[in-house]
Amino acid sequence: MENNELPADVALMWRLREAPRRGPKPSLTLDDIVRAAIEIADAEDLGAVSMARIAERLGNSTMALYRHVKSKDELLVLMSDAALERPEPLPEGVDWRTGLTFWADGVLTAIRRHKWYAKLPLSGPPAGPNNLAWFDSALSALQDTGLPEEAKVGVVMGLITFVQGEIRMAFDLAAGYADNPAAFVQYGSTLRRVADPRVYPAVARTVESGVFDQTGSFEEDSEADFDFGLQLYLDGVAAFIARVG
Amino acid sequence: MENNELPADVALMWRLREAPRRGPKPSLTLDDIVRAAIEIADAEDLGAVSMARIAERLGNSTMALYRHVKSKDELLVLMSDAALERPEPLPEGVDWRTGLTFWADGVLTAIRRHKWYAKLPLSGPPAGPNNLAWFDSALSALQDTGLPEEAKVGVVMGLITFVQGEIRMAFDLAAGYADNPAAFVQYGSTLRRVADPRVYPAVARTVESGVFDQTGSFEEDSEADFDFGLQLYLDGVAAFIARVG
DNA sequence: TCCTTACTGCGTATTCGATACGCTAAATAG
DNA sequence: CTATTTAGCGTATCGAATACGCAGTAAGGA
Repeated sequence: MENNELPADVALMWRLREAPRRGPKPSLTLDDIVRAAIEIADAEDLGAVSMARIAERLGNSTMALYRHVKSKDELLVLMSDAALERPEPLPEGVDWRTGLTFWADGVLTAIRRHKWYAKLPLSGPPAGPNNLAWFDSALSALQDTGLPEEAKVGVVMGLITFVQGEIRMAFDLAAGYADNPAAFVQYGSTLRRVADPRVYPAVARTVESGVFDQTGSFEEDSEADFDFGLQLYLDGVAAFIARVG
Repeated sequence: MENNELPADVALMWRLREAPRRGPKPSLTLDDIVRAAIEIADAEDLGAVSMARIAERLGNSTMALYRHVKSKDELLVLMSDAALERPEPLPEGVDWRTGLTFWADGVLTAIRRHKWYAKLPLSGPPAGPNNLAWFDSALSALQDTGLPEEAKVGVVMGLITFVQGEIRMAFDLAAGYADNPAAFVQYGSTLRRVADPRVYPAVARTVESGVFDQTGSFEEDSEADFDFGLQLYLDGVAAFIARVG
C-alpha cells in the first residue's frame, strides 16, 4: 500500500487502515468516537467536547480514545468531515445560479444541524469524503458556464468562504444574543448615548433613521441577510461569467 | 449618570467608569492589561493569552487582573476593539466602489497586524469606539448612492462578513500550511489517490486539469483570492445599486 | 491627627482539560 | 504453548480559569 504517502488525517477520514490481525478486539471504533463527540457538540457546544466527556458517554476511559486518535485536533478534523454528511444531489438540468443557490441552502441546513461546525478552524483544502462531495457538487453546478477549471475553483472557494462567513457570523451573533439580549435590543439607544455625531456622522445618520431600533425575530433576520448577501455574490459571479465565460 | 443602562462591556470599552475616590491607587490600568494581552497574542497566538501570562508580563499576580475585568471573555471583547485602531479616513470625493475597496484593504492590513482577531467570536453588533469608526467609514462610503439607510447597513454588514470570512479562511489555511505543508503540496496527488471519478466526477475533471498541482506562494495566492472575491461582491453591490438606488 | 472604610493586590485552593507513560491482559502466529 | 502485538486504562503532570477572603493603603470625616 502507498497509504503512507497520504497525510495521516486524510487516511483516517477515508478509513484507510489495515485492520490489525493480532491483539485484543477493539471495543471501540473510530466511528463510535466521532459520533459521540458530535452528539455532545450538538447538544451543548464545542466547548463541552472533551476527551473525558466522550469517553464517559462511551463507557470507556479517557485514555482509551488515544488508541484511535492521535490528538484531540485530529478528532476535530474527523468531526468536521463527518458532520457534513452527503449533499443532496443537484436538481437535473438547472442553470448554474439555481444550482449554486440550492447548494448554498443545502450547506446552510447541513450546518444548522451542527452549529459548532462554523467554529472549527479549517485545516486545509477539502479532503474528507463528505467535504469533497460538497466541493464536487458546487463545481458541477458550474459545468455549463464555460469557465476554465481554475476560475470555477475560484468561484466555488469564494462561495464557500462567503457562506461559511455568513453562517459563522449569524451563529456568533445568535450566541451573543442568547448571552445578553440587552446589547441587541438596546443597540439603537446605546449608539445614541455613545456615538458622538461629530465623530461618527454616518452612524449617527443611520441611527436617526431608526434602522437600529427594532430588531425583528432573530432567525428571520439572519435568513434574510443570508439570502441578500448570497444574491449579491451571485450577481457578481454572473458579471464574471458574462465577462470571461 | 445613566451608564447603568449600558451593557457592562460597552461601558468598559468606552471607559465610562467613575474613578473611585478612596482606597489605594491602582497600579494597573485597563489599558495596560489590554495592551499586554494584545502583545502576547501578536507574538504568539490567541492560545498563548492566559491571565497568568498577562499578569507575568505586567509584573503582577494573576488575580490582580480580575479587579479590572470581570472575566477573560470580557477581556477578549476589549482586545477586539482595541486591536483595530482607527481606520484611515477615506480619500475625499471618490465613488462608493473605490471607497469600499480602500476600506476593505484597510481592514485587511489592520487585521494582518493582529491575525488572532479573525478567531475571536463576534459578540454583537459593532459597539466599541474603534469598531464603530470602521462601521462609520464604510457607511460613509455609500453616502452618495441614494440607497436607503437600511440597505446601506445590509451592504456593509455583508461586506464585513465577507471580508472577515475571507481573512479567517486565509489565516486558517496559512496555519494549516505551516502545520503540515504536505497536505497542500500533495493535494493534487492526494485527490488522485482518493477521489474516485465515478463518485466525484467534477472534482476529478478539475484534478485532471492540473489546477491543484502547483500552489504558488501562499501569500500571493490569498491576496489574489481576496481581491477576486471582493470584486465579485462589489459587482453584486453595483447591480443592487443600479436596481434600487 | 487618627480612624473608618472603600478599595487594591494577591495567596490559596479548586476544578477541569490534555496527554505522556507504562502496566496488564487479550488474541493470534508460529 | 509461547512470543508478539495491541487494547484498555490508572496515574501523574502540567496549565488554565477563577472563587474566596485576607491584608495593607489612601481618602474623608471626627
